[in-house]
Amino acid sequence: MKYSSYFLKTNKDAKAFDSINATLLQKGGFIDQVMSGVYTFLPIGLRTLNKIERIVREEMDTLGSELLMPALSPVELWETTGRTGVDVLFEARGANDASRKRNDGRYILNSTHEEIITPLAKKNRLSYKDFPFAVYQIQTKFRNEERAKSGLMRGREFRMKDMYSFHTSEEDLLAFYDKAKDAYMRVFTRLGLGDSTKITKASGGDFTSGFSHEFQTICESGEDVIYVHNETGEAFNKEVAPEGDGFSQHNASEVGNIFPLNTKFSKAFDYTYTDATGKPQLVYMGSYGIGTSRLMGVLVEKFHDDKGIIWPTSVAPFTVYLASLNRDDSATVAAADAVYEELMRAGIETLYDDRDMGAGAKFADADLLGIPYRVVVSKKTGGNVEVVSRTTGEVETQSLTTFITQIN
RNA sequence: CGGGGCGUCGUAUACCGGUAGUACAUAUGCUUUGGGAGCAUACUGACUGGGUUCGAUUCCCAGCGCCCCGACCA
Repeated sequence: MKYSSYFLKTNKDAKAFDSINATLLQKGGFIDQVMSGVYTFLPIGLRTLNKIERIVREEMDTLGSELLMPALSPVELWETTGRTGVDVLFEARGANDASRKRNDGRYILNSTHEEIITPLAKKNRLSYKDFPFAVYQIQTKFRNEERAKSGLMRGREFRMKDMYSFHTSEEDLLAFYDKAKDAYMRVFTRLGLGDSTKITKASGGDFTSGFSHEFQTICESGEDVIYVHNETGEAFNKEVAPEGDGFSQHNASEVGNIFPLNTKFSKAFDYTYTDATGKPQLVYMGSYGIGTSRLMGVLVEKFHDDKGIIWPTSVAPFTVYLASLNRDDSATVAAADAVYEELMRAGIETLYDDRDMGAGAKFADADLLGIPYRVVVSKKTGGNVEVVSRTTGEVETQSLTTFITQIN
Protein backbone atom coordinates (compact mmCIF):
# COMPACT_ATOMS: atom_id res chain seq x y z
CA MET A 1 0.00 0.00 0.00
CA LYS A 2 1.38 3.37 -0.98
CA TYR A 3 1.00 5.92 1.78
CA SER A 4 0.46 8.71 -0.74
CA SER A 5 -2.78 7.15 -1.93
CA TYR A 6 -3.89 5.55 1.35
CA PHE A 7 -6.70 7.14 3.36
CA LEU A 8 -4.48 7.75 6.35
CA LYS A 9 -3.52 10.92 8.15
CA THR A 10 -1.69 10.88 11.43
CA ASN A 11 -1.94 13.89 13.69
CA LYS A 12 0.81 14.47 16.19
CA ASP A 13 -1.12 17.35 17.71
CA ALA A 14 -4.29 15.38 18.27
CA LYS A 15 -5.87 15.85 21.65
CA ALA A 16 -4.42 13.74 24.42
CA PHE A 17 -7.00 11.82 26.44
CA ASP A 18 -6.52 10.15 29.80
CA SER A 19 -6.96 6.89 27.99
CA ILE A 20 -3.86 5.71 26.13
CA ASN A 21 -5.74 3.74 23.51
CA ALA A 22 -8.06 6.67 22.75
CA THR A 23 -5.08 8.98 22.33
CA LEU A 24 -2.79 6.75 20.29
CA LEU A 25 -5.47 5.26 18.06
CA GLN A 26 -6.72 8.74 17.16
CA LYS A 27 -3.25 10.23 16.71
CA GLY A 28 -2.36 7.32 14.47
CA GLY A 29 -5.47 7.60 12.33
CA PHE A 30 -6.83 4.19 13.32
CA ILE A 31 -10.18 5.44 14.58
CA ASP A 32 -12.26 8.60 14.47
CA GLN A 33 -14.79 9.50 17.10
CA VAL A 34 -18.28 10.22 15.83
CA MET A 35 -19.84 10.62 19.26
CA SER A 36 -19.23 9.44 22.76
CA GLY A 37 -18.50 5.73 22.63
CA VAL A 38 -18.96 5.51 18.86
CA TYR A 39 -16.05 5.35 16.43
CA THR A 40 -15.31 4.95 12.76
CA PHE A 41 -12.62 2.38 12.05
CA LEU A 42 -10.42 4.10 9.50
CA PRO A 43 -8.61 1.97 6.90
CA ILE A 44 -5.53 1.17 8.96
CA GLY A 45 -7.71 0.61 12.04
CA LEU A 46 -10.04 -1.71 10.18
CA ARG A 47 -7.05 -3.66 8.92
CA THR A 48 -5.98 -4.20 12.52
CA LEU A 49 -9.48 -5.10 13.67
CA ASN A 50 -9.77 -7.57 10.79
CA LYS A 51 -6.54 -9.24 11.86
CA ILE A 52 -7.89 -9.68 15.37
CA GLU A 53 -11.19 -10.99 14.07
CA ARG A 54 -9.47 -13.38 11.70
CA ILE A 55 -7.70 -15.03 14.63
CA VAL A 56 -10.96 -15.23 16.55
CA ARG A 57 -12.68 -16.70 13.50
CA GLU A 58 -10.01 -19.34 12.95
CA GLU A 59 -10.33 -20.58 16.53
CA MET A 60 -14.12 -20.43 16.61
CA ASP A 61 -14.32 -22.45 13.41
CA THR A 62 -13.03 -25.39 15.44
CA LEU A 63 -16.19 -25.21 17.55
CA GLY A 64 -19.06 -24.12 15.34
CA SER A 65 -20.38 -22.57 12.15
CA GLU A 66 -20.26 -18.89 11.36
CA LEU A 67 -23.44 -17.06 10.43
CA LEU A 68 -24.60 -13.45 10.53
CA MET A 69 -27.68 -12.32 12.38
CA PRO A 70 -29.28 -8.90 12.00
CA ALA A 71 -28.37 -5.91 14.13
CA LEU A 72 -32.03 -4.92 14.27
CA SER A 73 -34.77 -7.05 15.78
CA PRO A 74 -38.44 -6.72 16.71
CA VAL A 75 -39.13 -5.76 20.29
CA GLU A 76 -41.50 -8.73 20.64
CA LEU A 77 -38.61 -11.18 20.78
CA TRP A 78 -37.21 -9.27 23.74
CA GLU A 79 -40.59 -9.09 25.40
CA THR A 80 -40.65 -12.89 25.25
CA THR A 81 -37.63 -13.10 27.54
CA GLY A 82 -38.55 -10.05 29.58
CA ARG A 83 -35.21 -8.42 28.88
CA THR A 84 -36.64 -5.18 27.48
CA GLY A 85 -36.07 -3.60 30.87
CA VAL A 86 -32.31 -3.94 30.67
CA ASP A 87 -31.25 -0.35 30.67
CA VAL A 88 -28.36 -0.68 28.22
CA LEU A 89 -30.78 -1.70 25.50
CA PHE A 90 -31.26 0.69 22.58
CA GLU A 91 -34.76 0.92 21.23
CA ALA A 92 -35.27 2.16 17.67
CA ARG A 93 -38.30 3.40 15.82
CA GLY A 94 -38.91 4.27 12.18
CA ALA A 95 -38.83 8.04 11.73
CA ASN A 96 -42.21 8.01 9.98
CA ASP A 97 -43.95 5.41 12.07
CA ALA A 98 -45.94 7.99 14.03
CA SER A 99 -47.26 9.77 10.96
CA ARG A 100 -48.31 6.44 9.49
CA LYS A 101 -50.20 5.78 12.70
CA ARG A 102 -48.18 2.69 13.34
CA ASN A 103 -47.75 2.18 16.99
CA ASP A 104 -46.01 -1.11 16.67
CA GLY A 105 -42.89 0.06 14.85
CA ARG A 106 -40.56 -0.68 17.71
CA TYR A 107 -37.24 -2.33 17.24
CA ILE A 108 -34.26 -3.26 19.32
CA LEU A 109 -30.65 -2.70 18.30
CA ASN A 110 -29.32 -6.01 19.51
CA SER A 111 -26.89 -6.01 22.41
CA THR A 112 -26.54 -9.80 22.17
CA HIS A 113 -28.39 -12.44 20.18
CA GLU A 114 -29.97 -15.09 22.39
CA GLU A 115 -33.35 -13.68 21.38
CA ILE A 116 -32.55 -14.23 17.70
CA ILE A 117 -30.67 -17.49 17.75
CA THR A 118 -33.07 -19.42 19.98
CA PRO A 119 -36.11 -19.04 17.68
CA LEU A 120 -33.83 -19.78 14.71
CA ALA A 121 -32.54 -23.01 16.21
CA LYS A 122 -36.08 -23.99 17.08
CA LYS A 123 -37.06 -23.87 13.41
CA ASN A 124 -35.06 -26.90 12.38
CA ARG A 125 -33.01 -28.43 15.17
CA LEU A 126 -35.69 -30.47 16.88
CA SER A 127 -34.38 -34.03 17.09
CA TYR A 128 -31.90 -35.27 19.68
CA LYS A 129 -29.90 -36.43 16.66
CA ASP A 130 -29.27 -32.80 15.74
CA PHE A 131 -27.34 -32.10 18.94
CA PRO A 132 -24.92 -30.78 19.95
CA PHE A 133 -24.18 -27.84 17.68
CA ALA A 134 -22.85 -24.32 17.92
CA VAL A 135 -22.99 -21.20 15.79
CA TYR A 136 -21.22 -17.90 16.05
CA GLN A 137 -20.99 -14.52 14.42
CA ILE A 138 -18.78 -11.45 14.55
CA GLN A 139 -20.90 -8.38 14.51
CA THR A 140 -21.54 -4.85 15.65
CA LYS A 141 -23.37 -4.71 18.95
CA PHE A 142 -25.17 -1.85 20.65
CA ARG A 143 -25.28 -1.12 24.35
CA ASN A 144 -26.39 2.22 25.67
CA GLU A 145 -23.71 2.42 28.34
CA GLU A 146 -24.56 5.13 30.79
CA ARG A 147 -20.98 6.21 30.65
CA ALA A 148 -18.99 5.35 27.55
CA LYS A 149 -15.31 5.85 28.19
CA SER A 150 -11.69 5.02 27.51
CA GLY A 151 -11.70 4.86 23.73
CA LEU A 152 -12.41 1.35 22.53
CA MET A 153 -12.58 -0.08 26.04
CA ARG A 154 -16.21 0.73 26.63
CA GLY A 155 -18.22 1.88 23.65
CA ARG A 156 -21.90 2.13 22.96
CA GLU A 157 -21.41 0.51 19.58
CA PHE A 158 -18.70 -2.12 19.38
CA ARG A 159 -17.58 -5.29 17.68
CA MET A 160 -18.17 -8.62 19.33
CA LYS A 161 -17.91 -12.28 18.53
CA ASP A 162 -20.82 -14.16 20.06
CA MET A 163 -21.25 -17.91 19.98
CA TYR A 164 -24.18 -20.03 21.11
CA SER A 165 -24.09 -23.75 21.80
CA PHE A 166 -26.98 -26.20 22.13
CA HIS A 167 -27.05 -29.47 24.02
CA THR A 168 -29.30 -32.22 25.26
CA SER A 169 -27.78 -32.33 28.74
CA GLU A 170 -25.99 -30.19 31.24
CA GLU A 171 -22.99 -32.56 31.12
CA ASP A 172 -22.66 -32.12 27.40
CA LEU A 173 -22.96 -28.35 27.77
CA LEU A 174 -20.21 -28.30 30.38
CA ALA A 175 -17.94 -30.46 28.21
CA PHE A 176 -18.35 -27.97 25.38
CA TYR A 177 -17.88 -25.11 27.82
CA ASP A 178 -14.44 -26.47 28.65
CA LYS A 179 -13.55 -26.76 24.99
CA ALA A 180 -14.63 -23.16 24.52
CA LYS A 181 -12.31 -22.13 27.37
CA ASP A 182 -9.40 -23.76 25.58
CA ALA A 183 -10.25 -22.13 22.27
CA TYR A 184 -10.54 -18.76 23.98
CA MET A 185 -7.12 -19.11 25.54
CA ARG A 186 -5.68 -20.00 22.12
CA VAL A 187 -7.11 -16.74 20.78
CA PHE A 188 -5.59 -14.66 23.56
CA THR A 189 -2.26 -16.44 23.28
CA ARG A 190 -2.10 -15.69 19.55
CA LEU A 191 -2.79 -12.05 20.36
CA GLY A 192 0.14 -11.93 22.75
CA LEU A 193 -2.13 -11.84 25.79
CA GLY A 194 -1.75 -15.45 26.88
CA ASP A 195 0.19 -14.79 30.06
CA SER A 196 -1.79 -11.77 31.15
CA THR A 197 -5.28 -13.16 30.55
CA LYS A 198 -6.88 -15.03 33.44
CA ILE A 199 -9.94 -17.25 33.38
CA THR A 200 -11.87 -15.62 36.17
CA LYS A 201 -14.85 -16.89 38.11
CA ALA A 202 -17.67 -14.39 38.13
CA SER A 203 -21.35 -14.20 38.83
CA GLY A 204 -23.73 -15.03 36.04
CA GLY A 205 -25.45 -11.66 36.11
CA ASP A 206 -28.80 -11.51 34.33
CA PHE A 207 -28.01 -14.57 32.28
CA THR A 208 -27.99 -17.23 34.89
CA SER A 209 -28.33 -17.60 38.59
CA GLY A 210 -25.17 -19.69 38.58
CA PHE A 211 -21.55 -18.91 37.74
CA SER A 212 -19.89 -17.66 34.61
CA HIS A 213 -16.30 -17.22 33.55
CA GLU A 214 -14.69 -14.04 32.39
CA PHE A 215 -11.45 -13.76 30.47
CA GLN A 216 -9.74 -10.88 32.22
CA THR A 217 -6.59 -9.34 30.81
CA ILE A 218 -4.48 -7.80 33.52
CA CYS A 219 -4.16 -4.20 32.52
CA GLU A 220 -3.62 -1.02 34.54
CA SER A 221 -6.50 0.77 32.85
CA GLY A 222 -8.93 -2.14 33.11
CA GLU A 223 -12.20 -1.36 34.82
CA ASP A 224 -12.56 -4.63 36.69
CA VAL A 225 -10.71 -5.81 39.76
CA ILE A 226 -9.73 -9.45 40.02
CA TYR A 227 -7.94 -11.53 42.62
CA VAL A 228 -5.41 -14.08 41.43
CA HIS A 229 -4.14 -16.80 43.74
CA ASN A 230 -0.38 -16.59 43.95
CA GLU A 231 0.18 -20.33 43.79
CA THR A 232 -2.72 -21.91 41.96
CA GLY A 233 -3.29 -19.00 39.57
CA GLU A 234 -7.04 -19.29 40.18
CA ALA A 235 -8.75 -15.98 39.56
CA PHE A 236 -11.92 -14.43 40.90
CA ASN A 237 -13.80 -11.28 40.05
CA LYS A 238 -14.08 -8.97 43.03
CA GLU A 239 -17.86 -9.49 43.00
CA VAL A 240 -17.30 -13.12 44.03
CA ALA A 241 -13.89 -12.68 45.66
CA PRO A 242 -13.20 -15.21 48.45
CA GLU A 243 -11.76 -14.24 51.78
CA GLY A 244 -8.23 -15.19 52.63
CA ASP A 245 -4.54 -14.65 52.02
CA GLY A 246 -2.46 -15.66 49.07
CA PHE A 247 -4.31 -13.58 46.52
CA SER A 248 -2.93 -10.61 44.66
CA GLN A 249 -5.20 -7.91 43.35
CA HIS A 250 -5.08 -6.62 39.76
CA ASN A 251 -6.94 -4.23 37.53
CA ALA A 252 -8.14 -6.10 34.50
CA SER A 253 -10.21 -5.68 31.37
CA GLU A 254 -12.85 -8.21 30.47
CA VAL A 255 -12.03 -9.34 26.93
CA GLY A 256 -14.29 -12.38 26.90
CA ASN A 257 -16.93 -14.18 28.89
CA ILE A 258 -18.73 -17.46 28.75
CA PHE A 259 -22.05 -18.40 30.34
CA PRO A 260 -23.76 -21.73 30.86
CA LEU A 261 -27.26 -20.51 30.14
CA ASN A 262 -28.75 -23.93 30.81
CA THR A 263 -32.45 -23.78 30.00
CA LYS A 264 -33.13 -20.08 30.65
CA PHE A 265 -33.72 -19.17 27.02
CA SER A 266 -35.12 -22.48 25.84
CA LYS A 267 -37.77 -22.12 28.52
CA ALA A 268 -38.63 -18.59 27.45
CA PHE A 269 -39.02 -19.63 23.81
CA ASP A 270 -40.38 -23.08 24.60
CA TYR A 271 -37.51 -24.64 22.68
CA THR A 272 -37.65 -28.38 23.14
CA TYR A 273 -36.27 -31.30 21.19
CA THR A 274 -37.69 -34.78 20.89
CA ASP A 275 -35.62 -37.35 22.73
CA ALA A 276 -35.08 -41.00 21.76
CA THR A 277 -38.25 -42.03 23.54
CA GLY A 278 -40.35 -39.44 21.72
CA LYS A 279 -40.67 -37.05 24.66
CA PRO A 280 -40.04 -33.30 24.53
CA GLN A 281 -37.04 -32.04 26.52
CA LEU A 282 -35.69 -28.54 27.11
CA VAL A 283 -32.51 -27.65 25.27
CA TYR A 284 -29.39 -26.68 27.24
CA MET A 285 -27.60 -23.64 25.93
CA GLY A 286 -24.33 -21.81 26.40
CA SER A 287 -23.31 -18.32 25.34
CA TYR A 288 -19.74 -17.18 24.62
CA GLY A 289 -18.50 -13.66 23.86
CA ILE A 290 -15.27 -11.95 22.84
CA GLY A 291 -15.12 -8.18 22.44
CA THR A 292 -12.94 -7.77 19.36
CA SER A 293 -12.89 -3.98 19.27
CA ARG A 294 -12.24 -3.82 23.00
CA LEU A 295 -9.35 -6.23 22.44
CA MET A 296 -7.86 -3.74 20.00
CA GLY A 297 -7.99 -1.12 22.74
CA VAL A 298 -6.50 -3.48 25.32
CA LEU A 299 -3.63 -4.35 22.96
CA VAL A 300 -2.73 -0.67 22.70
CA GLU A 301 -2.98 -0.24 26.46
CA LYS A 302 -0.55 -3.10 26.95
CA PHE A 303 1.76 -2.65 23.99
CA HIS A 304 2.98 0.91 23.55
CA ASP A 305 5.78 3.26 24.49
CA ASP A 306 6.16 7.02 24.54
CA LYS A 307 6.46 7.09 20.74
CA GLY A 308 3.35 5.11 19.94
CA ILE A 309 1.84 1.70 19.52
CA ILE A 310 3.80 -1.55 19.34
CA TRP A 311 1.45 -4.05 17.71
CA PRO A 312 2.10 -7.75 18.18
CA THR A 313 3.11 -9.17 14.78
CA SER A 314 -0.06 -11.27 14.65
CA VAL A 315 -2.35 -8.23 14.47
CA ALA A 316 -0.15 -5.45 13.07
CA PRO A 317 -1.92 -3.71 10.17
CA PHE A 318 1.25 -4.06 8.10
CA THR A 319 4.43 -6.05 8.66
CA VAL A 320 6.77 -3.51 7.13
CA TYR A 321 6.87 0.26 7.06
CA LEU A 322 9.02 1.09 4.05
CA ALA A 323 10.46 4.57 4.50
CA SER A 324 11.76 5.97 1.26
CA LEU A 325 14.12 8.89 1.96
CA ASN A 326 15.83 11.34 -0.37
CA ARG A 327 12.82 11.53 -2.64
CA ASP A 328 14.57 14.21 -4.71
CA ASP A 329 17.08 11.66 -5.92
CA SER A 330 15.62 9.60 -8.74
CA ALA A 331 18.03 6.68 -8.31
CA THR A 332 17.11 6.34 -4.63
CA VAL A 333 13.41 6.55 -5.44
CA ALA A 334 13.85 3.85 -8.05
CA ALA A 335 15.66 1.70 -5.49
CA ALA A 336 12.81 2.15 -3.01
CA ASP A 337 10.23 1.31 -5.67
CA ALA A 338 12.15 -1.86 -6.43
CA VAL A 339 12.26 -2.82 -2.75
CA TYR A 340 8.51 -2.29 -2.52
CA GLU A 341 7.90 -4.49 -5.55
CA GLU A 342 10.10 -7.18 -4.08
CA LEU A 343 8.31 -7.09 -0.72
CA MET A 344 4.95 -7.32 -2.50
CA ARG A 345 6.15 -10.31 -4.48
CA ALA A 346 7.24 -11.96 -1.25
CA GLY A 347 3.74 -11.45 0.11
CA ILE A 348 4.87 -9.13 2.89
CA GLU A 349 2.26 -6.59 3.85
CA THR A 350 3.99 -3.26 3.38
CA LEU A 351 3.03 0.34 3.92
CA TYR A 352 5.25 2.19 1.47
CA ASP A 353 5.90 5.75 2.64
CA ASP A 354 6.47 7.37 -0.73
CA ARG A 355 5.58 10.86 0.46
CA ASP A 356 7.83 13.82 -0.12
CA MET A 357 8.58 14.45 3.54
CA GLY A 358 11.54 14.62 5.86
CA ALA A 359 12.99 11.53 7.47
CA GLY A 360 11.89 12.59 10.93
CA ALA A 361 8.24 12.71 9.99
CA LYS A 362 8.43 9.26 8.44
CA PHE A 363 10.22 7.71 11.39
CA ALA A 364 7.76 9.27 13.78
CA ASP A 365 4.85 7.84 11.80
CA ALA A 366 6.45 4.41 11.69
CA ASP A 367 6.81 4.47 15.47
CA LEU A 368 3.33 5.86 16.12
CA LEU A 369 1.64 3.32 13.84
CA GLY A 370 3.43 0.47 15.61
CA ILE A 371 4.41 -1.50 12.52
CA PRO A 372 6.88 -4.28 13.49
CA TYR A 373 9.65 -3.51 10.98
CA ARG A 374 10.80 -0.19 9.60
CA VAL A 375 12.75 -0.66 6.40
CA VAL A 376 14.69 2.38 5.15
CA VAL A 377 15.93 2.99 1.64
CA SER A 378 18.06 6.12 1.29
CA LYS A 379 21.26 7.42 -0.26
CA LYS A 380 23.08 5.88 2.68
CA THR A 381 21.75 2.37 2.35
CA GLY A 382 23.28 1.63 -1.05
CA GLY A 383 22.27 -1.79 -2.28
CA ASN A 384 21.07 -2.84 1.17
CA VAL A 385 18.20 -1.84 3.42
CA GLU A 386 18.24 -0.64 6.99
CA VAL A 387 15.88 -2.61 9.19
CA VAL A 388 14.71 -1.38 12.59
CA SER A 389 12.64 -3.52 14.92
CA ARG A 390 9.78 -1.60 16.55
CA THR A 391 9.89 -3.99 19.50
CA THR A 392 13.59 -3.96 20.34
CA GLY A 393 14.81 -0.89 18.48
CA GLU A 394 17.65 -2.96 17.02
CA VAL A 395 19.05 -1.61 13.79
CA GLU A 396 20.52 -3.86 11.13
CA THR A 397 21.73 -3.08 7.63
CA GLN A 398 21.31 -6.10 5.43
CA SER A 399 20.35 -7.22 1.98
CA LEU A 400 16.66 -7.28 1.19
CA THR A 401 16.86 -10.98 0.46
CA THR A 402 18.26 -11.69 3.89
CA PHE A 403 15.51 -9.65 5.51
CA ILE A 404 12.75 -11.38 3.57
CA THR A 405 14.17 -14.78 4.45
CA GLN A 406 14.36 -13.82 8.11
CA ILE A 407 10.77 -12.73 8.54
CA ASN A 408 9.12 -15.34 6.32
C1' C B 1 -27.95 8.01 36.78
C1' G B 2 -25.32 11.51 40.77
C1' G B 3 -20.86 14.88 41.00
C1' G B 4 -16.96 17.90 38.60
C1' G B 5 -14.64 20.20 34.31
C1' C B 6 -14.74 22.03 29.42
C1' G B 7 -17.31 23.91 24.57
C1' U B 8 -13.03 29.52 20.32
C1' C B 9 -10.58 28.32 12.52
C1' G B 10 -10.35 21.36 9.83
C1' U B 11 -7.22 19.96 14.54
C1' A B 12 -4.88 21.61 19.18
C1' U B 13 -4.82 25.81 22.14
C1' A B 14 -4.41 31.55 24.09
C1' C B 15 -6.41 36.11 25.58
C1' C B 16 -10.45 39.35 26.34
C1' G B 17 -17.22 43.22 28.76
C1' G B 18 -15.45 47.14 23.13
C1' U B 19 -15.58 41.25 17.11
C1' A B 20 -9.91 37.14 18.62
C1' G B 21 -3.80 35.52 18.77
C1' U B 22 -0.56 31.26 18.07
C1' A B 23 0.81 26.29 16.30
C1' C B 24 -0.35 22.23 13.16
C1' A B 25 -3.08 21.28 8.79
C1' U B 26 -4.48 23.31 3.81
C1' A B 27 -2.92 26.37 -0.89
C1' U B 28 1.24 28.82 -3.77
C1' G B 29 6.50 29.83 -4.29
C1' C B 30 11.63 29.24 -2.95
C1' U B 31 15.05 26.78 0.15
C1' U B 32 15.65 22.10 2.92
C1' U B 33 16.07 16.46 3.16
C1' G B 34 18.35 10.48 8.65
C1' G B 35 14.04 11.92 14.12
C1' G B 36 7.56 15.31 13.20
C1' A B 37 12.15 21.42 8.45
C1' G B 38 12.64 27.13 7.27
C1' C B 39 10.95 31.73 5.08
C1' A B 40 7.09 34.45 2.56
C1' U B 41 2.06 34.90 1.14
C1' A B 42 -3.01 33.18 1.39
C1' C B 43 -7.29 30.83 3.75
C1' U B 44 -10.28 29.57 7.90
C1' G B 45 -13.18 30.29 14.04
C1' A B 46 -16.53 32.08 19.44
C1' C B 47 -22.17 25.08 20.40
C1' U B 48 -27.65 26.59 20.67
C1' G B 49 -31.47 29.56 23.01
C1' G B 50 -32.74 33.13 26.60
C1' G B 51 -31.10 37.04 30.20
C1' U B 52 -27.90 41.28 32.12
C1' U B 53 -25.48 45.41 29.38
C1' C B 54 -24.82 51.19 25.35
C1' G B 55 -22.17 46.79 23.77
C1' A B 56 -21.54 39.54 25.33
C1' U B 57 -17.18 35.21 22.34
C1' U B 58 -16.34 36.87 27.55
C1' C B 59 -20.95 37.51 32.99
C1' C B 60 -25.80 34.72 34.47
C1' C B 61 -29.63 30.79 33.34
C1' A B 62 -31.28 26.68 30.42
C1' G B 63 -30.46 23.09 26.68
C1' C B 64 -27.15 20.17 23.89
C1' G B 65 -22.27 17.99 23.34
C1' C B 66 -17.54 16.10 24.96
C1' C B 67 -14.01 14.62 28.92
C1' C B 68 -13.18 12.95 33.98
C1' C B 69 -14.75 10.70 39.07
C1' G B 70 -18.51 7.58 41.22
C1' A B 71 -22.66 4.18 40.50
C1' C B 72 -23.64 0.69 36.59
C1' C B 73 -21.63 -2.92 33.18
C1' A B 74 -26.87 -9.15 31.19
